[in-house]
Amino acid sequence: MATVSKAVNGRYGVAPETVDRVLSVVAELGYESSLIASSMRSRRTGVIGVLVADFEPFSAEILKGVGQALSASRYDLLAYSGSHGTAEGWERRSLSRLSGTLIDGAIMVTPTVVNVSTDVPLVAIDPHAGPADLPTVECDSFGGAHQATRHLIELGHSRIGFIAGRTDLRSSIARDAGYRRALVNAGLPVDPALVGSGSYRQDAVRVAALEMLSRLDRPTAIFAANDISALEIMKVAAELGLDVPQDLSIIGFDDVPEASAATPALSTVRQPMQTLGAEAARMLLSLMQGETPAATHLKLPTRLVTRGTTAPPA
Amino acid sequence: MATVSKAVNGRYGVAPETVDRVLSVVAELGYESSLIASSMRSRRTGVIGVLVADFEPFSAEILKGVGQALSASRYDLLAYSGSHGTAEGWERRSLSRLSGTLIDGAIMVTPTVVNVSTDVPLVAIDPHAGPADLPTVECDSFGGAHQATRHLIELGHSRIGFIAGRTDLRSSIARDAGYRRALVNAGLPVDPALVGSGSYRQDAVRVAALEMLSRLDRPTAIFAANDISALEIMKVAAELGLDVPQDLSIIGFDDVPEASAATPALSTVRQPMQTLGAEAARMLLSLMQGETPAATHLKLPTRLVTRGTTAPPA
DNA sequence: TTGAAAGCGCTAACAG
DNA sequence: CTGTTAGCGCTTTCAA
Repeated sequence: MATVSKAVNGRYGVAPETVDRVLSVVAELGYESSLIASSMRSRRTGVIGVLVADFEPFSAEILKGVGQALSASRYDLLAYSGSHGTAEGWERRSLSRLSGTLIDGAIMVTPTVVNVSTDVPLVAIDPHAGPADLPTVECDSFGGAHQATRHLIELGHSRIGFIAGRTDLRSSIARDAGYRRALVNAGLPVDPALVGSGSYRQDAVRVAALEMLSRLDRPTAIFAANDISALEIMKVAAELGLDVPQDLSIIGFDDVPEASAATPALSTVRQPMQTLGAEAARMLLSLMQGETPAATHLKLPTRLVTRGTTAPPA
Repeated sequence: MATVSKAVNGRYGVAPETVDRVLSVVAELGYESSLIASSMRSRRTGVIGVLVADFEPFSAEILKGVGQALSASRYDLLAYSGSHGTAEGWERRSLSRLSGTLIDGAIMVTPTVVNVSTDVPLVAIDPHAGPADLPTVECDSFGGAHQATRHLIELGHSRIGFIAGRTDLRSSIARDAGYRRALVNAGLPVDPALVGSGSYRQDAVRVAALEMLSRLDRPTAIFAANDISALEIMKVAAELGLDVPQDLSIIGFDDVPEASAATPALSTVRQPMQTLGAEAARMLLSLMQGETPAATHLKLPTRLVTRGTTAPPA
């Protein structure tokens, strides 16, 4: 049994003809060692884990990027979605369940907690607010939000709403700040009635958008903290009989593939999601080799993409 | 130790106060049982696996659909990409490595083999050619390809090329057949010089497209077996100085989000990828409950979506 | 109701 | 070079 293990794994100390014999039988039987059982003993598996709450458009893009960066390496990629029930702390749970055994390193996407203790290297994409001593990869949310809001102002809008995202994410807070800064810079007041909380959840966005757009002094433009929220606002606007962009301009954030597929195509702030994933993978790889990466807090640039949902106010 | 296990898993036969004490310590310590170790003994994990070659746009859409269908269930979702090195048979390898232990059921996306023996229920999406005794979910490739080709004919094209996909997939063969049938029905010849093999791989598509478009009697339209191929053809056309759709019409297949994001937006045959994933998940779930699903071979409809890459020949 | 023992499939250490 | 033994972290008997 031990000999078979050595032969299969190419360990030193087995007679060449024994190796041949073992491998031929292995091939004949179609045997594959159980990843689980071997990981249990050896602690090294050659598998990298990506922990996500759901497979929604954003994490799907991240996954594509991680996969590309890893395709040249010898690592397999395992994506795990285990947010069931526990809205918070899913990544802690997933991590304890997988790490130490199944995966050699992990990437968390939009985690709900600041710190997690693990025995494996860990990188966070779009990290939690608060002082993370974790390596992180994110985009320039402040700059993107600022640019989006300023663009709306330059179009002539002065009543500009904002639907905020998950307030526990650093990126969401920065988008909120970027929005406010742009208003202030333009000498425009920040009306609390024009700031809704969406939490990146469609139901919450719907409620907030419905309320904001039913006001007599409704905004003529809304900036949403992500595309999913913006897409939901488009739906609400349609139901309310508001024409986009005639009666209401909308800008999202992310530029997930669904944004450009919408009708009209969504104006948004593009963040390089696949690059985010690829950079996180590269950082993780170097961490796993015991190196200290040059930068452990990457911030990638964003870019405004104007499409069909933005226009001057009527 | 055994008592803790029972308490954590809610097994019968532990004193209520013991359960309380155990759970409070568990909470305090932040303990989570290792998925790996428990799966090793108990054979049931509450995890469903999706096996993919890569995280490319098509499998990403499938994943979104599976995730949606599973979000109401108590199952966690694990996506595994392990096609490294072995271009063929990756799913057999992944499956033996994961099943019997880590996952309770699996969905294979565009598998490279007909049959695999497992001890867990298994559903194939976009299955392999050949007589599969496996439950399958796929789309109407023949109808879609036929419709796409007929549309090109109706636009006035008579020299219509085809870049084929992976010849081991049932869907690819059906798309080839649909293309030919449409030509024959219209009384048009099938010119072997206008059929290239792309295998869904960008490099192969590039070679085939380059050759086809460099001919003196080059086609005025090309139907590609999937969007990734069509997008690559657009690139090649641009390099050759051909205007799309002026000099060359292109139709893809799938309608991945990237298709509508392209410039010009890609005309394509839409297949309901997320529904494919969701249906596969539903089928798997019922299989796992020991039921016999009503239909074990689902075929979902496709629909032509005309966008910016199709026009009458110049 | 609790805890001791066996064992899931494998690999590492060591004896033969 | 080969085979025996121990044990990874858990769950499941089964005896106390």
